[in-house]
Amino acid sequence: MSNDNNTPVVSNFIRSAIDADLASGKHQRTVTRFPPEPNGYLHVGHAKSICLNFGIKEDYKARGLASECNLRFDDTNPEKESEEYALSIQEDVHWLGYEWDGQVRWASDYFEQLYQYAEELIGKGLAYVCELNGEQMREYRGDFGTPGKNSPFRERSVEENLALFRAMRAGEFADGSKTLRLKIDMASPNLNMRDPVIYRIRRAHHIRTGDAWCIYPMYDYTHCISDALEGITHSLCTLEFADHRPLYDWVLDHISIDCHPQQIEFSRLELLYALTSKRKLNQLVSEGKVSGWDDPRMPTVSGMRRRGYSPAGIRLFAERCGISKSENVIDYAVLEGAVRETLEAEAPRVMAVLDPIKVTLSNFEPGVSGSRSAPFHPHHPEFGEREVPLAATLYIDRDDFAEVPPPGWQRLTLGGEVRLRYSYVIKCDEVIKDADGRVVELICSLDPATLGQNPVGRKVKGVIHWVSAEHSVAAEVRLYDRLFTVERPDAVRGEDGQYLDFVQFLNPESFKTVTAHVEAAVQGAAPETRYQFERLGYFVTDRRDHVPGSKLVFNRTVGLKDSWAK
RNA sequence: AGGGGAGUCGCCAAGUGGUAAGGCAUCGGAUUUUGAUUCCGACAUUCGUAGGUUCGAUCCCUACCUCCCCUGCCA
Repeated sequence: MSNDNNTPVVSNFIRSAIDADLASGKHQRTVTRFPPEPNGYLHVGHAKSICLNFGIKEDYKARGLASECNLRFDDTNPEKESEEYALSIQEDVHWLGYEWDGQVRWASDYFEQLYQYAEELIGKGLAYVCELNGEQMREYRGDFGTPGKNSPFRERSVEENLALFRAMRAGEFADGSKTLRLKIDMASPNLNMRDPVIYRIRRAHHIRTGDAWCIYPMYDYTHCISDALEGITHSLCTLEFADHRPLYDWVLDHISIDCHPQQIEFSRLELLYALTSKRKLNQLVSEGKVSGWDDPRMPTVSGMRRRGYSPAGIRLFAERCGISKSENVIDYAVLEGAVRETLEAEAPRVMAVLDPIKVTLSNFEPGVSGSRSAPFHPHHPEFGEREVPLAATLYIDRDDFAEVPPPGWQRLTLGGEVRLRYSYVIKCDEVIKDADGRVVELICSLDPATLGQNPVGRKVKGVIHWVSAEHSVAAEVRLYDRLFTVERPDAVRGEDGQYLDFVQFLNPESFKTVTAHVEAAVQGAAPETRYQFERLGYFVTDRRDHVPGSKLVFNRTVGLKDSWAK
């Protein structure tokens, strides 16, 4: 299968199932949905789900089908949900490049219908008001090896149940004093079928419905009906919901509704050196271990955005991960590789020196020694060019000089030559050190015959980046590294076999700031402008702190692949 | 213990009776004023294990092993 752009589309078992439904005539179109609860920020795992659901819409649409994808908030637990989260989620979905169909949907939009269906179930003798408290409920439920016992309230009459449920809605009972339960099977081997609670009493202010309700429907009951009301054809969710599918189907089979979406489960994404648990990410934020949900080290969509990852990079990553039902742990390098690959073609090149050594060109002659215009991208002339001015005083990176070079060294060394990118070949004639023996300056001479041409009679292999001291501008550069020191920070067990607190594996070196010298060409860059600093990596102007023309702040997105570093 | 799901190259992942796609990573080599990019080439006699059916099995059958999820009035 391929789309109109001739881009190959990766197939997977879910698309195969959809194709089969299309081929059999069960469906003429696809309707999927991304259904987050607004109780936290989206992370890379959600990004995978977004790419799956919206990707199906885009690809099937490209094949001529009327495919849609909704954004629906599963807002049934008012105590944990907030407007801030709901807004950030919408922003993240848009930023990833997706557009949902119609208005944003909210499960709370269906509260009245959900309530009516509950009355229908009561009328059919399939639901009852239960007065067991939490502890009793657990006791009656039994466990994996023991069947549950029927609730003493299970056999109330339809009339009594209806009256009680209406009184629940009317606010006549205390929070937690009663629940509405489905009458299914207390002996089911699937605990989800042991008379699940579908309504509870909770006087909590809801972000959408305010104080209109004091009873709230539970996920299992709400989700399937919401899907059906929206005409969802394929309801995609992660593997841990597979046990809930019989309940999803049971509810839709027992109410008067003419739509029955198919739930299909896929495995969730695990990323090495990262956490994909809202609860744990929330902990990092609330304990101040990171600067916020959008800290550039966070695997949240907003964090990755601030770090400089592109939507295209994240989408490519999701495509590379694939969709299946097996457990999978993806190396963080796969994410970085996908980001790097998309940035390669998109990011203009510029030079910057992060850890400077001063270089004095002893034979620089103003007005005689020239400078060149350099392209912003070696393979894309349409990116334009800028002048890269040379001067007597330069900065090069400390890593690019070695007094005692290791074997294979191609950079500058005492008495050796190196090419200044887009400028002359220079030779280091003298090393100046301070009292501690630290190199503070290099006295070099340029070969005037090497501007724009190779030196004759010898080969100079090395090329290093540099900036003119007087022509460059200072910028704050934030260097980020992996947030944790171990691959699976939340899966390390101590001697007692218990999981250790992941917080102790935070990488203290994951963030540092340097003042860099950058080509003046970046001065006017707007926030969120990406560059490649040649030979160093990709950097982005910070979304929040960068002020064009006055305060330059760059975040290191990802380094370049470096086959020398090995 | 009961229920559900999964085991194919270092990491993902197709294939599901006809003799193991692809991507990432890795390793060679070419080009290169980014040790980047690009380009070429290499990379599972083998599909958790053991039996069985078959001319032929990763795919079918049987048994076993390992891992993950499930006992919220969370989603």
